[in-house]
Amino acid sequence: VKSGNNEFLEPSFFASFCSPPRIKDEPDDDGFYASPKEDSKPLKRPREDDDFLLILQDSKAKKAKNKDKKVPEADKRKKPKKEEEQKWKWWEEERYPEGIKWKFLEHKGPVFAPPYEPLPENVKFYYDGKVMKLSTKAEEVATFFAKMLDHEYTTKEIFRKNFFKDWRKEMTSEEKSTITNLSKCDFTHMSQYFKAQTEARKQMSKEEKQKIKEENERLLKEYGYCVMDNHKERIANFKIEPPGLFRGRGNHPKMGMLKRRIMPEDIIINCSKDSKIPPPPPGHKWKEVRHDNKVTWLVSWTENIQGSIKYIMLNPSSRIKGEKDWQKYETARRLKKCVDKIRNQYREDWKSKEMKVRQRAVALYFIDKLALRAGNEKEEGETADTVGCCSLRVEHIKLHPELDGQEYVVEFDFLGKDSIRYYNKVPVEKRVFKNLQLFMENKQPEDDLFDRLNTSILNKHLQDLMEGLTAKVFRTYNASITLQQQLKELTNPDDNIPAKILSYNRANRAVAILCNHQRAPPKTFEKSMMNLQSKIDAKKEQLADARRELKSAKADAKVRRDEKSKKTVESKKKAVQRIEEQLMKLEVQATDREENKQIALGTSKLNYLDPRISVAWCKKWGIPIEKIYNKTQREKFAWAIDMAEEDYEF
DNA sequence: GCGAGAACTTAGAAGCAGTATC
DNA sequence: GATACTGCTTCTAAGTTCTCGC
Repeated sequence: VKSGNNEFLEPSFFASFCSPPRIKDEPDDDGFYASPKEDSKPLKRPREDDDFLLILQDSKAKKAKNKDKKVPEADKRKKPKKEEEQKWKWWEEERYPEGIKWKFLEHKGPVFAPPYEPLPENVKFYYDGKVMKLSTKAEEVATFFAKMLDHEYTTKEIFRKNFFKDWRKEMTSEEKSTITNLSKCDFTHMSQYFKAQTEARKQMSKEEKQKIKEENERLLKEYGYCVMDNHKERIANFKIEPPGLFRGRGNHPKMGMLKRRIMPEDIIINCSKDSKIPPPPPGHKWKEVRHDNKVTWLVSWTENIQGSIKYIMLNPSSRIKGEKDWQKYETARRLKKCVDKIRNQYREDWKSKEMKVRQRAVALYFIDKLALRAGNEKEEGETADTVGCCSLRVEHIKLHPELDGQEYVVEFDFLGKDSIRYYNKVPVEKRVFKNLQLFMENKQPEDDLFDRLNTSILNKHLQDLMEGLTAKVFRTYNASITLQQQLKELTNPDDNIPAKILSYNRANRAVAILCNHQRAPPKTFEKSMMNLQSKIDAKKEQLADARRELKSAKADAKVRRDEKSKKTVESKKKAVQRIEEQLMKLEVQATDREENKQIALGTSKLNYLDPRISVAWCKKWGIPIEKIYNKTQREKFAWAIDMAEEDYEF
């Protein structure tokens, strides 16, 4: 830990880093939001170091007080709400000076992958048709392949080549000299064994399943939490990644390589000096124990595929993640205040004499209009060939002076993050089109479209336009503003709750489409759609029957004119209404599902949409928040749920 | 000012568990 | 009680941005 950083001791320094202000739809007089850092509104409450202890003592005292009281049934039901109320509202407290992430951190260290259990004697591996007993090391790696046998990966040449190369490194010299051809290896018996095991796990008795569940809960209780500044916080990934075969996305040159087993000797522990330092497993040592409170991670290690560092960090519901998330949306809101100015600026820059400035301006236009990612340069041969805005190549776009009745159309076709295809035909302004023609002049398809630009140049420029502005802020801003606009446009005040939720999902979908969040259509999609359709058909029949019954009840009542038949009519009416509602619900569900076939809503909901927009919408229309956010999401967005009122404006 | 490495966010797929349906 | 289905959780890869040392 670096010490002696005297600027942190200045009182003014502390004062300038409070939580972002609660912004309640304030009139914009200056045209800019004050950044959380600049605006030092009086703090609600300073951060108390002993908050956690207070909470514990408080709840203990309450428990003692209530011990002998008989709790009425109604109160018992209210209990969860009370518990929720007790949750720590970090968003009402002062924030640490920038750079300081915590003052006290204690945790139990990571949970390692279970050791390899050799296969039973009767499970055979065959080479060239003959049984072959493998050494433990070679067998373990073989099981990784056997477990993936049904996956498309194992048919890919690169995967097989990488696997075989790494597998051979684990073999004894004898094995190495025998096993020379992967195609002669027969893993099917091993594969069948694992399938049978999976099946057996499914068939376990309730008691056995319960035992496993309890063991997992114990592990979570012991290792799944840490104490950070006197608050118990949930850890996101306390288990070390087990060994296996690397599954890169898309056409990854390293797919199939062996991800080696991580040992305590690979692990760096980060915690407070004065905390109880987690002991390494018996007979082992940690690589290092450090006490760096300028970072948020608890544990780190270096993986062997790309040589990158992996971390154990806190759950999204934690203060440390929540604060950062909140800050992200505040930055996006500041962009809202100056986006017009920035847009005018890049339009001007399309005319610049400097090629670099023109390229920067066109790239920024794409990032803004199409929500493209920045697009860092990548080392060739290390990862799949994917691009973002700055790394687009000539081969990724086609220019159409006219297409389908539209002028100046740019056709994008490239693989983005996770090798997800981005395909879009976009009419652009004439100047953009002409600039693109210029950028493409005398270039080969594999040449960079923006040869004078990279993400560093672009972000430096953005920093000059607005403090804290980077390329990705545009994605956050455009996603959130789109949600807000779409909700305003699509919500029909007369609709019932399911119809309003459909509108919400459609607004969410508009964002997911903008951000190109795709998913593989679920394997059971067609079937589940058919099931739903048959439910709808059945419901329609039921409705027809109910209507017929109502009609005859009405006729009957007309003749009899007595109370009993009147009542029958009323109850038949109600039945019709109920079935109509049920039918409508099913139809809405079918529409929603169909429209969602290849679109993933989760990513935008979790990472791009200011949760306060959704919370405000729910409050405005009386939609229970549970209909929009599940439990985990509510935990992540607790700050937003607590602070946003129905008049919140992004 | 630059490049490499570190830190942290964003991403889709797989696995799992709870619920609906027969 | 078995099976099918669905939504949630977990996993970890793949991005972006920040930081540090030269």
